Amino acid sequence: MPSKPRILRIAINTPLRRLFDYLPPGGCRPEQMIPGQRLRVPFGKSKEKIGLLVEIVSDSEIEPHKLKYAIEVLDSKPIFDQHHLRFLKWASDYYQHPSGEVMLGTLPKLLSNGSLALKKYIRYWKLKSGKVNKPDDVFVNAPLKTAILKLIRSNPDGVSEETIRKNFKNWRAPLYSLSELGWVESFSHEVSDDRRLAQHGDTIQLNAEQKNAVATIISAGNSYQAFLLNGITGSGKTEVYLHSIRERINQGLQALVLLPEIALTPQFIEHFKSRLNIKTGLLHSGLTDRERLETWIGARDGDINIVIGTRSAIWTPFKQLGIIIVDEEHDLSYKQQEGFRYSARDLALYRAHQNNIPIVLGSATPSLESIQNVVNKRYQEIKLTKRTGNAFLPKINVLDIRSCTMDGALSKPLLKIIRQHLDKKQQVLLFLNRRGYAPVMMCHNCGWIAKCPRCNIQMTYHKHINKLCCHHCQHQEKMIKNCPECSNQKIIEIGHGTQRLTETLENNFPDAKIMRIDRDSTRRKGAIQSMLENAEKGNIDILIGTQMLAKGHHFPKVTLASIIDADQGLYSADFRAGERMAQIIMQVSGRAGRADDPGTVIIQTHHPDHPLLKTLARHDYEELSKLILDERKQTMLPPFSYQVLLRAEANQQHKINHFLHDARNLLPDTNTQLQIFGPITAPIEKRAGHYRMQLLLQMHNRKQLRNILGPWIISLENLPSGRKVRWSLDIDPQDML
DNA sequence: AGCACGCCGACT
DNA sequence: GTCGGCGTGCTC
Repeated sequence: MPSKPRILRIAINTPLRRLFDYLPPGGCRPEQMIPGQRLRVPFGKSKEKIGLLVEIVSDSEIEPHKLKYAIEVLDSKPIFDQHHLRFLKWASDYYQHPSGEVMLGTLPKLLSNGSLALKKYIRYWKLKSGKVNKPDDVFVNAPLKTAILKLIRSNPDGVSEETIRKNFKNWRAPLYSLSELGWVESFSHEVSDDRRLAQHGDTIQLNAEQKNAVATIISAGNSYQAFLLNGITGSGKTEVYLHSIRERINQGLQALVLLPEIALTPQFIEHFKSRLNIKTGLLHSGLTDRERLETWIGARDGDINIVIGTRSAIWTPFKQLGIIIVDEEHDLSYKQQEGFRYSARDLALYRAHQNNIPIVLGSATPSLESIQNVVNKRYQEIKLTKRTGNAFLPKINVLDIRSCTMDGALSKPLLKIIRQHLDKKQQVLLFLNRRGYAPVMMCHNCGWIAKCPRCNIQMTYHKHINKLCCHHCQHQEKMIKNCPECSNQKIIEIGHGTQRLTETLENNFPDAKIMRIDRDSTRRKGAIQSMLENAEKGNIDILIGTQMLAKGHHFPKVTLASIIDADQGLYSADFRAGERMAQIIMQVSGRAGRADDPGTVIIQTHHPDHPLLKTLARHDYEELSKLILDERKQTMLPPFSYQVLLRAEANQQHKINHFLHDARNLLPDTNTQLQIFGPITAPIEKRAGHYRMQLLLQMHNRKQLRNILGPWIISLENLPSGRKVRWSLDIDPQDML
């Protein structure tokens, strides 16, 4: 005989891959509880934890005497709807990540740590009935009280406490006094529907292509459709986003816009915000916990029309989501590279599907996954081929430096061209994806190389601080004077980083204003922004930078852009290196040129005949992607197969080896479709004092791979050798580091 | 992850 | 004698 459901299955923020069963707190009836409410529960030896109710069931697998009572229910109603809960469940299942970490770890801090009972927060105030026609001047000596009353009076549907807080400095006392005197009253759920519709009267006219793109996207209506908006740099993708969003918001729906980390500069946001005259929630690293929560709640309750944010914005709940935009969809920053390794882009596709809404993936250099999804008709491609403003793309020149005299990292021909552009008072942009002064320091006598004691990789020399830095961990040490092996004093610098490149340029162009933009030069808060502003104004002659410089920013006065070292990406152990190099070259090329001058791009290389470079020189990213996709098809690499990476690290090599061999033996050996690679040492074989190895699974059929995964992980959890190492799974890994 | 228990080395 | 190192085990 089945008993009444009274067991609460609760997610708790712990790395354990299971839910925990509790009895309802005293005086609480389980039939009144709804999944999505938070509770305070006793947990293990630690005193208390915050849990999220996921399910209410009749029976527990746990022995009855072990079940504990939950302490209290924190929320009078669920903090998000069942829709969002399903999304979280799906995410934890797809990425095989502990559900407690997914469900609580993706909440705003103020909610996940229980410091806030949500019911207090979403309070609205309205005029008490019968007080409508009373005059304004009842509180002659209390201007604040009068003003707050006036604000509440002018919004018959109610004013959120947040709004009052924003408008008045010392609002609490006068508001509560008004309440006690019986003028106003609060209510908690009904949200005032004062959503303003997006304003028309746009001044920017769309061209035919853009109009067509918007029409196509909107025609999806309330059904799932993924669009790949494939538009070259400067073709006006942003305008397409804005118009599509506006259409959907005018239909009473909300929008989610995901941007890569680097693009989320205040200027970009201001542009977006001012163009869409509507309530916008921004999510970026500079916010306080309080501000994050406000956006989260605003979106959930439908008070915010559009949320713009980086990767983590994908976890925002919405009342009525109507469209998702993923700008620069190929960008790596959408994939979280530690802990819960999710891809915000892929999750966005799931959400669009779940909500039956269109999703737009925009890029000038789409990921090969997305291009393949167009080929197999999962996405609909929309092309933007016209460059708005200036009609021409820069000329891309592949410069063979094999026979050139070099000055540092720069060839004589490139130096000459830089000189020509400087003489014409034009800006020059140089791209080198390696910070520091020199990536390798070597003893000229015995060949000894300075290596990080914890990571076993070579350290980069940073000249201005005269230190050796490990770029994989935080380790730094003073530059040595003598070789520790042979005590020779001749330690030589090998290779070139941005700092050394800057030095070479300073020697060649002593009068030029040179600016270096990389993680080191922009560490200071607000530095990036002021530096970029300075560069955009044209105050700088030569810009040197790493990836930071390649993405998202336009410098109207740049007429020459150069990739200093294209060779790293051409012959790399990482099968995605070519794709990345191509994307970066296209992006850097997009930085050159302006209305009256198409600009020049120079690529320095030792492999001028490499097919990748030759194709790129014709601006033919499409042809290039076909080239790489063909190669991937031959070798059955993604997107023609799906991968799962099991990573493990420990303080001793044999522990990881043991575990990964055990893990390999637990996989079904009857399945010939499943390819297993490893255990192999990770590309970075030691990091921060821990040895690292991995096991790679690859399979043509995604579903089958997932079916293998579930039972495998359960057996991994019970593996004794697994308790001696730290292991984690990476579903759809983007790199093997 | 946190936290406790437990069993061996160099200190007041 | 004990403080503290980290290996092992557990969390409803």
